[in-house]
Amino acid sequence: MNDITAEDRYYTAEGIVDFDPVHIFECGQCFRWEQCEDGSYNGIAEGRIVNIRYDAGNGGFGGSGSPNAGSGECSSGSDTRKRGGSLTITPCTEEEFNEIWYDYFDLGRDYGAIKECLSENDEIMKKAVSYGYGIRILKQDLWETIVSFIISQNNNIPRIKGCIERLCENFGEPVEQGAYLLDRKTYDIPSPEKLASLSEEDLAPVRLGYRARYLIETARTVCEKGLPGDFEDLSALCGVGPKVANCISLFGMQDHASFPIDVWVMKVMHDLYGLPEKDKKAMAQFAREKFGDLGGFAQQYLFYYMRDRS
DNA sequence: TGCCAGGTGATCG
DNA sequence: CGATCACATGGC
Repeated sequence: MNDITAEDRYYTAEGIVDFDPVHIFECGQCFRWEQCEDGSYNGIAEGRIVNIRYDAGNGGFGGSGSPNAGSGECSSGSDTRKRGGSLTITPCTEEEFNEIWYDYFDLGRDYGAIKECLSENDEIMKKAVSYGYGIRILKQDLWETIVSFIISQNNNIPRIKGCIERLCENFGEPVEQGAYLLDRKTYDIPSPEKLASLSEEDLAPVRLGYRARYLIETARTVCEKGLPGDFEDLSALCGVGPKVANCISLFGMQDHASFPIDVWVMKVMHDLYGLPEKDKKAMAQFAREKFGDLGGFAQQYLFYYMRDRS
């Protein structure tokens, strides 16, 4: 298909810590990454298809070691700093890594410090963090997160993924870069303009159920008023309530204080933290006070921990 | 089979 | 406000 050397265009970054593709891609923040047989992931993001491989290096948690990484000082003492592993992205140039994937994977953030801070005086969080130690919150495209999380409501993850794929296949533009990685033709999320032009009948093959109307209406609003800029804008969109708005805020707007409360987080808050069942108001307040600006990170560790063990 | 899923909008008191 | 209900579609 493409030139034979295409597969040699990869880039490897060394010394990457607090990173595990399984944790990152299976923690429910994204829906278009798929695990390969060798444990690497193929995914569609930033208008291209890439393969992500992470090698933890010797042992992964190599006790001492001096990471020598540029970030230098690691202030807080007594912890088990990881030496870090290597992250390989294919196809990818050094420029693409620096300009696209470094931000996408939030590599400039010290997750070690975040985990330490959250775990302080919190045995529950300590377990959750230890379970999902390699989670990073991806910097995803805003429109994609809007579409994805409108679809996500009252829905399960395998079906959400199916809906998004069918939506892209039926109405999205083909993705060219990196297409050789997949054995099928692959398409991007349809633009607001494209979705705004559709009827509910047009969307029938995607089997979105009652969410089809939400998507069309939201697309039309975005075409008219532009993309949302804050939580209030988000909440004005059709099919976007408090939970979905928090997800979009967190994953698409990098508001890392957002704390989406879904059925799994409610289960954590009740079963583990002992809050009254289904009292979202109390849960939101509890999270604000306990996790503050780190609410989004806390939520991801807790969500992944609870969902994977049920 | 029946319950449930990363809830929201509409419609009541 | 706050509680209740319908909503499409399937995963398990």
